[in-house]
Order: sequence, then C-alpha cells, then structure tokens
Amino acid sequence: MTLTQTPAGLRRDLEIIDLLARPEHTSRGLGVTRIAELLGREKSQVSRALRNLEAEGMVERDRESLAYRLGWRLYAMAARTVEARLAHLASHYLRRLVAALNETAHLCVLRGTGVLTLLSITPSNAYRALGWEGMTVPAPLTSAGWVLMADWTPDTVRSWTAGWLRETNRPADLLDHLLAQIADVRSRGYAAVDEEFEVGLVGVSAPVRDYRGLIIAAIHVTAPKARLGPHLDDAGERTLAIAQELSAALGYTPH
Amino acid sequence: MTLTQTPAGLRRDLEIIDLLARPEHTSRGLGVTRIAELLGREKSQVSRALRNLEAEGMVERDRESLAYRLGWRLYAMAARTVEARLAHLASHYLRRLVAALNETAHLCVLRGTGVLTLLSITPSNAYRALGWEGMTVPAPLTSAGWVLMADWTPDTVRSWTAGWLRETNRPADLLDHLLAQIADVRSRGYAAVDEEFEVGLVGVSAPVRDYRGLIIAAIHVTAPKARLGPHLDDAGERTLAIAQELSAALGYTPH
DNA sequence: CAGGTCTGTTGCGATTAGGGCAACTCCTAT
DNA sequence: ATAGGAGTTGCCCTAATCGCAACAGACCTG
Repeated sequence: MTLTQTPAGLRRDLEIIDLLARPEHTSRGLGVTRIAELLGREKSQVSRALRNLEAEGMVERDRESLAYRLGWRLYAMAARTVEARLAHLASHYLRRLVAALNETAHLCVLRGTGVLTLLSITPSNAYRALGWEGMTVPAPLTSAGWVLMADWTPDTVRSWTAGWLRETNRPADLLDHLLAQIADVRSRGYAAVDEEFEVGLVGVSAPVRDYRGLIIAAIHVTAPKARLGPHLDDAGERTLAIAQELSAALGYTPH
Repeated sequence: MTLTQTPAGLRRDLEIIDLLARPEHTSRGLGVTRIAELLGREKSQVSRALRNLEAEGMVERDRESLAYRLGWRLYAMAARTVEARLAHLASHYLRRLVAALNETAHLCVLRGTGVLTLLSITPSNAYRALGWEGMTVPAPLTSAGWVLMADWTPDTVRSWTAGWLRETNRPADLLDHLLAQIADVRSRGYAAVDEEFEVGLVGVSAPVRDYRGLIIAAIHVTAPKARLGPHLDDAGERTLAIAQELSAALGYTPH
C-alpha cells in the first residue's frame, strides 16, 4: 500500500497557520520559540518555515516584537472561495431574518465531519465579537447538521457518522435519533431543537439549495428559550421562508 | 550571499492556489493538465500536489468534472481572524488619515441600532478630544451609520429601524432621509454631513469591507465646519481611499 | 469497435531539499 | 559582567521530491 501521507512541509506550514489563526493568538501574534514548543517541533525548522511563509505573504512579522501573524495573502485567497461568495450573497437574507426575529442567525455548511459556520449576523452586536464564524461543530449535534443531511439516505447517514460515533463514544441511540430528526426535517421543511443539547437554548434551521436542488447550506437561529421558545414554530417558518428566498437567488426552482 | 529561495514545495503549492484564486477560475475550477501547462510544470507534480492540498482542505475537487477549486479551509482560517486583524490594522491606517487631514478620525461598527466607536485617533497637536471610544450613537443619526447600512435593502433598513423610530418618537420623514443618504453612499462611496445634526459640525464616513465584501466597519471624520467645511469633498475622497486600503488589507477585492 | 487523443495517476531511480543538532548572535535583566 | 532567553545559521545525512515514461480511463470519430 502506497498510502502517501501529506508531505511534511505542507503539514508543518498549515499547522503553523492554524495556530496563528486561533482566536487567542490573532491579536498578539506568536514568536518562533512559542510556536515551536506549541507544535513540538525544532525551532530552527519553524524559523525557516516562517521566513519562507513571510516571503510569500502568508504571514507577516512585527518589526519590533518579531511576532508573526497571518498575512494579507491568506485573506486574498479566502476571498476567492465559494464560501466567501455564498456568505456575501447570504448576508443580505440573514439580515432580514435577524431584523424580523431580533435573534442571531448563522449560515452553516457541511465541511469535513462537522458543521462550519460561515457567517453570523447578530442583532445586538453586529461587530462579530462572539461570532461563531470559522468554527466547526459535530454535525449530529446541531439542528443545522440535521438539515444539511436531510436529503441523504439512512445508509449514507449511517456510514457518514459511523466513524465519528465510534471515535467519540456516543450512545448508540444517537444514530436513531439523528435519523428521526432528519425524517422530521423532510416532512416539516425545517429542524427545531428544544433544549436538547444545552439547557435553556432552543433553535431552528432550514436548508438552502442551489440550482441543482442540492442542499449546500443551512440557515440557523439559536436563542435562549425564554425569548424564542414561545414562537419557535413561527421562527422556523420564517427561517424556512428566508432560506427558500436565498435558494431561489441561487437558482433553485422547486420542481 | 545566502539568497535562500522559497522552498520549491511551498512555491508550487501557492502558485497553484493563486491560479485557482484567479477570478476567471473560481467558479469553474481547473483540471490537472490545465494547471500544469499554465504553470509550466510536470503534470505528475501538479497531480500529487493537488492530492495533498485536497487532503488538507486547501482545495476541493468536483467528483464529476475532476476540476479543483479553492477549499473551505482557507475561508475558515481567515474567518476567525478578521476582527483581530481589523483591530490591529485600523490604527495604522487611521493614523495616516489623521496625518493627512489633521483632524480626528474614528473607527466605528454597528451595534444593534447604534454605532459604536472602537477607536479614535486624534492629531498629535490636539489634546485628546475626550475620546469617543466605547460610545454608542443611534445609527440613523450619523454618517457612519449610513455607511454601515449601505449594502442593505430598503426593506431591511425599514424593519431594522422600525422599533427604534417608534420608541424614540422620531419624525416620520427620518426614514426617507436615511434611505436617501444610503443611496447617496452607494453612488458616491462615502457619506457626508454638513451641520445636519449639530450646528457648526461637518463630517464624512467611508465603509470598510472584509474579504467577503461585507461592510464590517466605517471610518469616520468629524470637525468644525470652519476647519473642514471648505475641503469636505476632498476629506471624503481621502477617507474613502484609506477605507479602501484597509479593506484591501482585510482581503477585500472589488466586485 | 478499433484507433486516436484527450484526461489524470503511478513506479522508479537520481538528485535535491529538508530535518536535527549545535554553535552563534542579539537583546534584556540583574 | 554574567546569565538567560529569543532567533538565526552552518553543516551533514537522510528522506523526500523531481522528471521521465508507462499506464489506465473517458470520449470521440469514422
């Protein structure tokens, strides 16, 4: 078996960049020695790698403190992802939903084994201080995940989650529950959570489809039960309506 | 002369990513052979490099067409750091604006229906004009607010401000005025106020966008009419230019 | 359906680039 | 002065990459 692993150089560079992208390091940056010990690598390697990354604009260095932080080029590349374009288009629809519900709304996609939040629009704090943007949550543990899997067959869901269920030692009935929720989404059009994962929190999610009819994203609203609980169904309907508008903007036509 | 070149691997990977980031390729993606000839490289190398980049989420592949495009990981890495980067970079750009205009400049974000000032930079000669930092002003009553709502549709603006207009008993025509100002920002690129809210005070504001194209902040300059009034348009243009530079540093690329 | 031409992937040896160690330079604190 | 920490560089050896060429499919086309 050839099974070529990811080359060491690429892996190392991405580890460094991921480290610099961690919220706790973005403001101050990190020094060579610090990065080396956090990654368990030779500082000489880290020093050389960072020099190269800097030469390419992937990271940039503070002249005085010698600390590294992410560079302009990463942002330039990020701007060209499909995710960036989707987020840009969706911001408009999310804002209307937020204005109507006066609660925070998120745009989520399925990436890797989890749900990645692309965009958070919040009514009380438009500066994304508490933003979930860029964060990933296990798909079976959020209503957005159920929605994103809504079109899958039970078999697909089973095999998709099998590894994750095993690795994280989840109760066996989680899969059944997941399948039930997915069936629910299909019949109702949206998903609802009532204090299921966290006491006091409720939420709804609705699917966004592209021109092929595939579910490519979910719009997700969460809030304290005290505020949103009484109107949860209404919120679900509204979220669904906005998701459908966004889908239409993406070229989706319900056949 | 040491002249250490950028390692071949990194250089190659970034060339590939840059190619995929070109506007003409972002939507359709590119195949292995195409990339190889555009870069003048062995297609075997390109094939292997892309496989590794895909394993790391830096690029993703269309199952059917086999074409590669930029991956979600770039987005995720950037998303977590934009705010921190804004905070870090803004002072630098504001300082340049202040040096050019010799007037106080502010960095503002939307917070609920208000505009929050994150940062104020004053000309060196001015004794600190009792910084506005941390202060909130109703969004419809400041040019920074107009700028921050510049991308919204009239419907969104209406429903967003509806509650505030009612609660504070504002004249009914304020909404129309707000919409007119927003339209103005769209066509001109910046907002200008001439003694509108306070006699003797004029000001300009310009939008700051992130890598997704979303308006995340505004740069705002206010001053006594006697000083800034005669060059208000010039100040607006300069503020816009600086705001665009800051946007570019955050990865924004027009259209 | 055979043949041609695309596409992308893989095997393999020579070559080159990267890894680790240790020495070295600054800078700061005491 | 001295000690300690941060970051860089030199050097050698190993392990990874390069480039070639062969290979495997997909898609036309007569």
